[in-house]
This record gives sequence, C-alpha cells and structure tokens, in this order.
Amino acid sequence: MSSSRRQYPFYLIEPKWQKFWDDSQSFRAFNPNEEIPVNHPFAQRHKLSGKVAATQLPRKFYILDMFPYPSGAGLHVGHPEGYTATDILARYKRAQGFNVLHPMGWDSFGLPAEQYAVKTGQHPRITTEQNIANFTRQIKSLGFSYDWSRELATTDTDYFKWTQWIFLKLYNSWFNPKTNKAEPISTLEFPKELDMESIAKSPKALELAKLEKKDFDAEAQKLWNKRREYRDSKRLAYVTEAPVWWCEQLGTVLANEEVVDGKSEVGGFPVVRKPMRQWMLRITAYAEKLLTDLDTIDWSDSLKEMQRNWIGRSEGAEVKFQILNSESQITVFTTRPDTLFGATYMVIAPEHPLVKTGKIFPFDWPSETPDKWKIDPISNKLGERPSMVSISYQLLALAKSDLERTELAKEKNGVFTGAFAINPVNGEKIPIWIADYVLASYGTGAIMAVPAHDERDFEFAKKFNLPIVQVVQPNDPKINWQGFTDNGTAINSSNAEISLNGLPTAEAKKKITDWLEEKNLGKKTINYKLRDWLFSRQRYWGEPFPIVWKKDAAGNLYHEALSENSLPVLPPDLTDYKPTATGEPPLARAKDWVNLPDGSQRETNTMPQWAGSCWYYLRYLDSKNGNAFVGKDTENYWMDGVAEILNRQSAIGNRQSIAPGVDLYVGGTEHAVLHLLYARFWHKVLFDLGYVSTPEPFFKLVNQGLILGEDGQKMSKSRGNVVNPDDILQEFGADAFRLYEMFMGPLEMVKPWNTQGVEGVYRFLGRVWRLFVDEKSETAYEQAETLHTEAAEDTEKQKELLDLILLNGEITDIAATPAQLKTLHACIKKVTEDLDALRFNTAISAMMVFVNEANTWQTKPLAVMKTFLQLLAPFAPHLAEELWAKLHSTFGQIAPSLTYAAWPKFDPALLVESEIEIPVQVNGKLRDVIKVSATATQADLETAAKNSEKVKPFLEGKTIKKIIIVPKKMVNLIVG
RNA sequence: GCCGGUGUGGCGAAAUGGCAGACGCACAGGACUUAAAAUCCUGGGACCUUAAAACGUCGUGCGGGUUCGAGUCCCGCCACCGGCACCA
Repeated sequence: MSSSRRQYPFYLIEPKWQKFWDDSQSFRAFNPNEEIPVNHPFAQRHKLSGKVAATQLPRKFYILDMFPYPSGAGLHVGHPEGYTATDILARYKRAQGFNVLHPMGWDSFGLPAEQYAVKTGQHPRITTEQNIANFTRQIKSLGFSYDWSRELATTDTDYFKWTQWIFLKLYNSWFNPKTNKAEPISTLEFPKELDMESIAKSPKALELAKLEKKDFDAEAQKLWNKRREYRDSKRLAYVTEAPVWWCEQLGTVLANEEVVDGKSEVGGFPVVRKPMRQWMLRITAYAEKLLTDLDTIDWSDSLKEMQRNWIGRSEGAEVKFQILNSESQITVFTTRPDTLFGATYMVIAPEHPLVKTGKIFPFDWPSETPDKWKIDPISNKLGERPSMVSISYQLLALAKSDLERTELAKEKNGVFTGAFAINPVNGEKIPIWIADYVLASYGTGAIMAVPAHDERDFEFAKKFNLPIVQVVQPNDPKINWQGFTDNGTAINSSNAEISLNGLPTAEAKKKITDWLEEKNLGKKTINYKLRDWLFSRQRYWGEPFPIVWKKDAAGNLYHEALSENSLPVLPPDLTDYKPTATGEPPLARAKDWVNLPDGSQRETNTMPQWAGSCWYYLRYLDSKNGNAFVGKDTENYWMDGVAEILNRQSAIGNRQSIAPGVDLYVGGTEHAVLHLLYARFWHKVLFDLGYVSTPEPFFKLVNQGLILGEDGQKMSKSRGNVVNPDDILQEFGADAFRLYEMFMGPLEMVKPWNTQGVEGVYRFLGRVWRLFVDEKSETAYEQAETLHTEAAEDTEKQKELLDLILLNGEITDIAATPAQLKTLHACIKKVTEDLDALRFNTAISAMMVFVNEANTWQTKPLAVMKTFLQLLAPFAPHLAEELWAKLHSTFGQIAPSLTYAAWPKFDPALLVESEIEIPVQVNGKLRDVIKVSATATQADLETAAKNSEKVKPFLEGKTIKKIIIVPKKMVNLIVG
C-alpha cells in the first residue's frame, strides 16, 4: 500500500455524516398513508406531512441491489461495485424529487453456516447473525443511502413465515390451461369418472347404494383417494418420485440449475442421479410466459438469451410409431417432421418406461440380424441378446455419470432390441434400438433417427451400418447431402396420399404435420428444455415446509397443508446438524417436532436457498407488515408505476404489455438462470392469483461486470490477489473507494483492479477539498490533530477539529463569469446525461474537467461551487456534505444537508459558443483548423477554408470539384 | 459446434458517420524544498526528418466494401471472455 500523505480528513468526515444520516433517518422512503415527520427533509422538500395518500406522494423510484449472502469472508470488492452504482442513482433520483426506495437485506439461509454448525455445534443462527453484523458494519462504512428501517433477512421468522405462506399459495393452486393462468385448486374440475355429480347420476351410484356400509365406505374411500391423487397431481407444488441430482458431499439433492458440468455449483462436488421422493414446483407451466414476457423487460440481450436457452423452446411434432407384432406404440418428438420419410431406425433412451418393464420387448434377435448390431456394449464382443433391462442398465453403467454421458467426444453406444416399428409414412420396417445418446428427460425419451440429416444419427448409423436415406436436397448442389442438417428441398418423400417433394423445408414441415394430425398419427407439439423446479433439500438451515403427512385407513401416505394461521413453522433446535444415519434430513432427528399429537408427521425436508430470494423485493415494500406479505395499496404504489409506462415504452420500443415493477435491479450475472428465473416464476403466480399488480418483477436489470485481480486474473485466495475493501477504506476512505469503483470503466464490463487508480481518484477528491478550504486553517487543524489521534472515535472532538478548517476565502457570493457558467453547465449537462445512461465513468471525468478548470479561477462564485457539490454528492456524498455544510455555516442561505436539494438543471443558452473551431479537410484529410464565428454561414466557411494558409498549398494547381460543408462541424474540399 | 459480448497508446478507458486517444494511471522533465514526500506546471500513439520542432506518412484485431469522410455502417475472417451444449 502507498504511504502517500492524507489528501483530506475523510476519517473524520465520513463517520460524521454517516451518523448524521442515520440520526436524521435521511433515506427513509415513505409508504402511502405512512406518517411522515414534519421535519424530515423529504417532507420539507415536497411540502408534505402527516399521512399522505399514494396519489399525493411524488413518483416512486425503486432501485434494488441483489442482496448478499452474508458469508464469513465478509464483503469483497465486487459487492460495492453494484451497490455504489445503485446508490449513486438513488441519491440522484432523490435529488430529482422521486420517492426513492433503496433497501438492503440478507439472503441468509445457506450452506456455509450449516456446515459450520455440523463441525462445531454452533447454531447456524448465531453464525449467521455474526456474519450479518460484520456485513452491516462494512456496508454502512461505505455510506450507502439505504433505508435501513426496511432491512430484512430471509432467516427472520417474520420473513420466512411469508415464504411459507407463498408456498401454501403454490400448493393450493393449479395452472388452468384454459385461462392460461394459476388459479386456486378449488376451481379444478375432476374428470368425469371422479366427478361427484356425474358419479351420483351414473348407474354405478345405484350399485354402490346397495352395498353394505363397510363396503360402501371402502368404495367411497377409494374414490376419495383417487380424487385426492388427481388433485395433488395438478398442484403447482407437488410431490414426485423421480431421478434427481444427489450430492453426497453436500448431503442433499440439487436443482438442475444448481448442477454445472456434472458437479454441484456450490463446492464443485460430484453429483449422481438418484430416484427420490421430492417436492417440485411446476415452473414448466410458465415456460411460455417466462419466454415471451422477456420481450417486455429491459434486460441485456445476453441475459435474456441465457434464459431463452435455458427455457429451450422448440417447435416440432409428435409422431406415433406402431411396434411390429405388438400392441404398443412409441411416440417420438421431432423438430424435423419433414424428414419422416428418411427415418430408417428408432432409438429409445435406456431409462424409457417401455424398457423398464422388460415386457415390451420380448423379441429375440432375428436370424438375419447383422453381427454389428449384436455387440455387447460392455464386453464389446458379439453376444447373446441380453434382457432389455440389462442392456439399459449396462448402457447407463457404461456412461457412469451424466457428465460422461453428455461428453461431446464420447462415442455413442447402443444395442438392437430385436423389435421393429413401422414408419407411418411409407410402411417401412425399421429397427428399434436402445442407445445412450437419447435422453429420457427430453421430449418423449424416444426419437426417430434420420441419419441423412442429423449429425448424431449419422454418426450412429455409420457405426452400426444402418441405412442412410436422403430426403432433403441442399440448395447449394456442391454441398454433400450426407449429414446435411440445414433447410433445403424435400425429395424422396411421397406415398400414395402425400408428397413433400420439391417443397422447401418450412413448407414440408407444415404439410406433413397437417397430414399426420388428419390421420391421427401425430400432432404439432412444442417442447421445452426447462424442467420442473426441484424444491426440497435435505438440510437444516432452510425454511421448513408447512406440510404434514398422514395415513388413510388403507395405510396410504398422503400430504396435507397446514393452515395459514399455524405459520411460521419454526425449525426445531438440534444439537447435531448432520443428516440421520438412515439418510433422512437433519430435521428428522427432532422426534418431538416431527410427530404431531394427531399421529401425523411433519415434512422434514426444507426449502432451497432460492425460496427466500424469490420475493424479498416485495417484502421490502412493507417489511413490518404483520398481516400480509405486502399491503395492497403499498404494493400498488411501489410496483405499478403507471406514470412511467410511457417513458418506458419509448425506452424499449412500442410494446403491447409493459411491465413496471422494480425500476432498476443491479447484480451479478451468476443468477441468470437461477434466482432471476425463479423470482419471475413466483411473481407470475402471485400475479395470476391477484396478489401483485405486475406480470414481471424487475423492469430494468443491469449486470455489473466482474472485478479481476491486479494481475488480470479472477480474484481468489489461492492466487493471493484478493483486495479487501476494509484496507481500501482505511487508506483512502469510502468516497475514494466508491469513486474508483465507478471510474474503472463501464459498469457491465469485466475490469482489473488497480490500487494506483484508487490513488488517482483520491487525489481528485483532495483537489476538490483544496478548492474549497483555506490552506492556512488546514495547517492549524493538522497541528491540532496530532494532539488528538483518538478523534475518529470522539464525535465532539471530530466536529471541533473539522471546524478548525475554514472555507477558502476565494469563494464569495459574487456573480459568475460567462466562462465559469459555461464550465459549470457543461458539467451539469454531462453528469446528468451520463447518470441517466448509467455512464458513471464519464460523469466522473466530466467532474475532473470542471475541477481542473476551477483550480485556475481567481474568484470562485458561491453559486457555481455550490452547484458543483450537488453534482459530486451522489458519487462522494460524505465530502460533498461536509463542504456543503461549510458553505452553509459561512453563507447561510442553503440547507445544512444537500440530500434533498433539487438537482441542478443546465441552461443550453450558456453553452453556446460565440466562436468555434472548424476542421478543414482536403480530400478527407485534415489540413487545418480554423476559428470562425458560431453564426458563420456556409459561404463564410467556404471562404475561410479556402483562405487558410495551411490549406492553400494543397489547392494550388488543382480545381475544387466539390465542397462539403457540415455547419458547425467541418469543411471538406474535394480537389482533383 | 451454437448463442451473446469484447478487440483503440505501456495500462484503465473516451469519442450522435465529422480534429482518434477526453479523463485517469504509470512514466519523463521542471517549480517548490537542505532533501524527500505531498503539491503545482509541462510533455507524451508509432514512424520519418530534426538540436528541438514543424511538415509528412502510418495508425482503433485482420481482409474487403459503402461514403466527400469509417473506431463508428455493411460483407467475410481471426483472437479473447461469458453462457449453452448428444435437447432430436
């Protein structure tokens, strides 16, 4: 670290103003009908007091940071990057007169605290509270203008009570395809055979009436169970037994989104597929809305693209293939129904349900089966036909993990089942294979293979000598049709009823799909890669489910939701946080907690960390509300933002549906398909059910770029290039830290840290300081300071020392010169425009230009200097407040704090130049720069250009063919 | 392989199709100082010429194009970063 001299006493200034803002609650945002204290600066600025209705409040601006997980490691330099950007905007919007909501909280459920508990026995709550305290200290020392009265933590019982409440809403809802939205489960209609009314009217009712009571009860119970099962199968939160990602090291299952390259996203531990009974959330019901509504929000293309890819919509058709000599059919999904005539074999996934039974494929290998088709996938030798179950098991075992199975280089493996299917368009008998390159989890888990026009099928067909039939002709005849997967023209595709020959791919697709639908052989289908959200975890430190398990008379286990008034369901206290010996979640250890007096048992899984972060932005609106997760009027005021819809339409183009909500959300890109997808899903369910007023939660979202180490590598402990924010604050102060983070470059860019760069902006702040203070008095202060090294802790002493420093005598209340006004207004213009466009780096450079210029002034007009401080305030609020206060104590006239001072407006008239410099080009090359009057006509410019001494030599002996004059910009003489 | 982004001095970066490199870092020279630090001033893309400069030539990843004029627009490549990846 540098040993440079202190530029200015930030270590006195910063704690002083942080305390002032805290004491005066400067940054409190007021809800509709909330009591606003008369003396609050917001009340004074807007001339409001008492309880104010939403319509009387200023326009809202909701600016949100992704709340942090309070880890034991504390803040890293990446956190303040986004937080500073949002803070600058929040302060700017406040100055512009908005009612700004800028909250902070803690995403505090999570694995590290739990792992620490397993190791030490210390309750995760204690660890979490300690970490939150440390994060709070660090964040507060940066002087962010958060409304701390709305602080929340996902681990607060007052908070997760409502997380559980939202789960109950999901549990008690279903997605109605007819209305295309979530509805209360009570609107679910039962199919005829389960519908009580139609049963009562049916002949069966008579039969039932004749039964003995005992038998009748048993029948009724059966029916009742079926109805319950049907209803449970439709809920947005449901239980299913399915292969899920199990991570042994973490001792829990993980969602698809939490598994990266076959490893856990957290910790990088291996994961394996394991069938388990788990809670799922039906996010797939919202696949289409999650996709199309991306068009209504202002996010970066790359982020939208990531969500689009994750949702993975593809249009195609399902086609039914009859299995030869069997009752069964195989349905496939294909995006290329136009190639159906080229389907020469079929493949089903090893996990396909037809395989599992082992009965669907009792076929032996026919005598004419080529040897190539009989190779045992394990021994790689010619074998007897094994059972299908064995084959599929072997194929999966061979793949070992899904990671290996999806490895690109991996050679495809498979075995002929002995069975054939009939290609419905040409009656061809085509072999059915089991192969590991077909995934059970996508589409129908089975494909029709068209080796001529699909890379994978092509590769597989070559390996096993399967027939390859061309059905698409490339439009460029030089291209080989074998393995040609692009669009082209259909050929060899006709039967007695239909011909696709000669049709371009798009038309062929449509024609064959229509024909299949007509023949009841298939139908148009849309498939998504998106899977339902695996929502339970085998952890302690998470929200318990508000669910109990019961047994019916026949001993069948079923689940039931607890009532809303039994919330929150608190986790039990434990002494041992490990999973049980039988692999049950840690909550299962608390027998007294699990077993309820009525004989039912609590669900022992907990919710994933994402649950709490799915809706925290809503709780901030009304964080103290004990009666609702958010009050209706309050939600309307903060989320609706009707007044801004027009502005937004122009911002992102004319769209049918515009989604307000959070005005600006800033955070890392790592949440692209996790938090941001989950939160949108929950929000849409709450919207459908009428609990929120917007279809999307976050209107504008910006990802801050990663900050790399000084060596240009990602910061990590092992590289030893981690920069600790506490050290930077100690050395340069919060204002310099904030300024540097913004000056490094555009917010979204990846940028390397450079501590010398911090010194640069620190010097700039020093220059601002010296522009405003009297140097002689500063010397007096320095002498006093050496006697009082403890001043930083002593508020009174701090004030005393700071008061020793007097205002620069050159600052007086005199009229500014035109040049001074021009410098100021150019700065106002640039800073204002840059803030609107989130260009913080260039805004700062504009202020540097101002300061460099102002340093040369003999006189410094109060009005100019004061206005400059307002521009600086969002970036370096402590310094700006301190200097503003000095202006106040000397001149009076202004408020003691500038937080709510109205943002300055620039006057274009002041920026008009009387004389301007115009570049003169000859044949497009710069030859001179001439000074002309700003009002010079084209003729004036032409004359001046031709008369330029530097230009003349280039015109000699040549004729001017053309003259291009852009008024006020340039002159270009074309000669030949 | 597919999708998205980015390529500009020694470094971080600026530039509504109109003077490329604002602002800052690092560096060099000077002032102040017994000296240093801090501060203030000055300089700066490369090449050529030169005592120094002016003039000149080249210059925004590479190759083309549009234009009076291209870092900016179009076409074709290359490299790096991020995401997805046997998704039929």
